[in-house]
Amino acid sequence: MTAETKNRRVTAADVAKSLGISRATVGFVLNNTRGQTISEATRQRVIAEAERLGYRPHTAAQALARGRSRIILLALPNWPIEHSLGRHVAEASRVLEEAGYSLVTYTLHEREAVRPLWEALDPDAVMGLLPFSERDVASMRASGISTIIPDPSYEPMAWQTGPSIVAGPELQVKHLAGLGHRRIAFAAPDDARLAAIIEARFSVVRDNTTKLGLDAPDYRRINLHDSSTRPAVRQWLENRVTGVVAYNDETAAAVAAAAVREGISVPGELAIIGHDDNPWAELFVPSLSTIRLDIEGLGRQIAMTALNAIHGEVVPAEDPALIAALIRREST
Amino acid sequence: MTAETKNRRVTAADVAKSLGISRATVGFVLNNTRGQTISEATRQRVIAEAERLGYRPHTAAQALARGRSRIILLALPNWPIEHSLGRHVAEASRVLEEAGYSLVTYTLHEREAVRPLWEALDPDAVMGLLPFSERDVASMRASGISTIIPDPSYEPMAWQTGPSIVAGPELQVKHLAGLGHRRIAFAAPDDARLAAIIEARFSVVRDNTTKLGLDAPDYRRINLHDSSTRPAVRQWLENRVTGVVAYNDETAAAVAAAAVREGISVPGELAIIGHDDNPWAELFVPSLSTIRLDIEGLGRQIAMTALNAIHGEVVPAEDPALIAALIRREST
DNA sequence: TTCAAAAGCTAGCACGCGCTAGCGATGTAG
DNA sequence: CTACATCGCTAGCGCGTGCTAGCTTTTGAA
Repeated sequence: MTAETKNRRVTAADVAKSLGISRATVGFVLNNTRGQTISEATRQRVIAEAERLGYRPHTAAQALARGRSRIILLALPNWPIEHSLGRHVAEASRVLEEAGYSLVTYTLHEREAVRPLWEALDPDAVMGLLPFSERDVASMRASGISTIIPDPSYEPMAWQTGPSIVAGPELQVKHLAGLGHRRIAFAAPDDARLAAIIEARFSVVRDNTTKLGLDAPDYRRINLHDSSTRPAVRQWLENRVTGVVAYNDETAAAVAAAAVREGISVPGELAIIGHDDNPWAELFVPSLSTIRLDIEGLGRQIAMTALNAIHGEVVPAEDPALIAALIRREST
Repeated sequence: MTAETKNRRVTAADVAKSLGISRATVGFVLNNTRGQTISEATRQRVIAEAERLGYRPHTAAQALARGRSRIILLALPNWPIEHSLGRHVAEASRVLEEAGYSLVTYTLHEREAVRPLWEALDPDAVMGLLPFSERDVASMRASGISTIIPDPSYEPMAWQTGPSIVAGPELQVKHLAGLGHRRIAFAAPDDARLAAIIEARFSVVRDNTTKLGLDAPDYRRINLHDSSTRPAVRQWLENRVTGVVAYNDETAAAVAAAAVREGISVPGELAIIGHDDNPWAELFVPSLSTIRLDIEGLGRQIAMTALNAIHGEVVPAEDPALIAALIRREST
C-alpha cells in the first residue's frame, strides 16, 4: 500500500484525475447541476468511476462551500420520553431524507450546555415540539440559525390549540360522557416540566365538559411514585366522581392501581381513560382505555413544515386532520 | 442595515480586521495554540472583541481544516426504547462535552438509509451498544470512519459477557434462589430484534441455576400483546415452576397480568422479577421486583471508551464495577 | 462558406479555518 | 558592538467542494 492510497479519503479530484477530466465536470455530474450540459458518455463515465473508487462527498466541505449543511435538528423535551416518539422521529426522518436532509434528534437538558448541539452541527433548521426558551432562541440566532420552528416571532401560545393537543382530551371527555358519566375528574402527574402541556390539555377538558353540560372537572395533580394517589381517589369518590380523564397512560395506571388497592371497582365505580397508547396500558389489570394519535402523520407534518420553512417551496400541506383514535379497553 | 452586516456570519477575519491584526493571531488566541507566544494584551483584546462581535467558529470549516469534526455518533438499537436510555445518553454527553466533543444519538432503522447519518455528519467515532452489522461497518469504512466501537476486529461475541449483560440476570436468579425457589422459568418477549441479547441473558440465567444447584430453567418466549401468555403461565405451574425471571419489566408485567387473570396468586404461587427498573413496574398491581443498573456509570464508561479510542490518550479507566441493584417489591 | 449560437468542458476563486514558514523587533551573551 | 536566540506577529497555503466566467469545439441556419 503506497503512501498515496493509505488512509486518504477519495475526493472528487481523485475521480477527475483518474478520468483525465476536470474536477468541475465531476462536480456538475454528481450534483446534477442545472444549466450545465454534460454529454451522456461523460456523465456515465463519471458516475461509474466515482462508484468504483468509492467516492463520498466530504460533507463538511460541502457545508462550507454552499453555506448549508442539509442537517435539521429536532429538539425533544426533557420529559419522560413517550413510547411513540420513536415512530414519530422515524417517519419525519424518512420524509426529510427523501428531500436530501438528515434529521438529528437531541434532548434538551436543563443543565446549560457549553456548546449546544445547534452550534456544533450548524443545522439549516432547528425544530422543537414546543416553543423554545428565549435563551435558547438567542443562542440559536447567535449561531447563525435562521430557521426556527415553532417560529419565535409567532404567538408563543398557538401550539396550545393545535390538533395534537386538542384532539385527545376532547375524545376522552366525549367517551366518558357517552358512557353516561356526568362528573369527571382530570388527573395529571406532578411534574413541573409538563406543567404547560398539562394546563393546555386540562383547558380542553374543561371546555368540553362545559359544552356537554357536565359538571366542572375535579382537577388533581398526583405524584405517581408514592401512595399519595389513594387519598385523591377516595376524595373523588366522595365527590361523586365516576370517570377520570388522565393526562397520560402512566397517570391512568397510577389512578387504577390506587383504586384497586382501595377496593374500588374499575370501571364499575370509577372509569379511567389514559392517553398515548403506551404498550403498558394493555398489560395492566384492568387493561386501560386510551387515546392513540396518528404519530406517523405528525412526523410527516413536522418534516413538511421544516422543508417548507427552509426553502420557501410550496410543499403540498398535508391534511392536518390528525386522527386521534379511541382505544377502548377494560377500564371504561 | 448595510449589505455588509446583513445576514453574514461573523468570522475570525472580521474579528481580526476590527482589531487591525492578522487572522492568524486571532486563531492562535482562540485555539490556545501551543508553541505560539502571544502577548497577554493582544490575547485579551482578541477575546473581548470576539465576544463583542458574537463570533462563533464555523464548525464545518473547522472540520474541513483539521480533518476532525469533534462529533461522536452513538447508534441506538431499534428496540423498544428503554426508559433509562435517556439518562445513559445524558451522562455520556456530559462527559464528552467536557472533552470538547458533541454526542449525537441515532436510532438504527431496519430500512437502509440512502445516506446513513455517519456519512452526513462525518463523526470522529461511531459507537453502538452492540456490535454493528458487517454492512454497516463497511458503510462506515467507506465514509472514512476509522474509529468504531465496539471494534469490529475484536471478537464480536465479547459483549455477551460484559457486566451490563451479566450482572442483572445473575442477581435475578440469586434473589429467587434466596427466597427458596428451586424451579425457575425464564420469560422473554417474542421479538426478533432482541433475540441476541435475550440469548445472552438466558445463558447467564442457565449458568447460575446450574451453579446454585437449581433445576434447569424453563425458557419460554411470549407475545406480550395477545393472550398467549396465559397458557404459558399454566404450563409453568403444571411443571412446578414457582419463580419467573423475566427479560425485562414489560415481560414481567405480561406474566403477572396473565397470572392474575388465571387466578394464580403473585407471589404466593408464582414469584416474578423483571429487569430495568421501568417506572411502570412500580405502578403495577402487584408492584414488580426488578433490577436497576448503574445507568450513569454505563454512560460515563462509554464516553471514556470513545475518548480513549479517538486519541490514544491514557484515560483513567473507571472502575467497571457496574452495580446492578435489586429492587424488591410485591411480586417476589 | 460564414458566423452566431449552443454544447461541452476547464481554470480558478470563494467558503472559513488551522497552521507552517518566516519576518522584524527586542533581549542577551560574548 | 556584534551574533544570535527569543518574542510577537503576519503572509499565505491547504482542506474539498460549489460554482462562475470563459474557452474551445460543434452545430445549424443564412
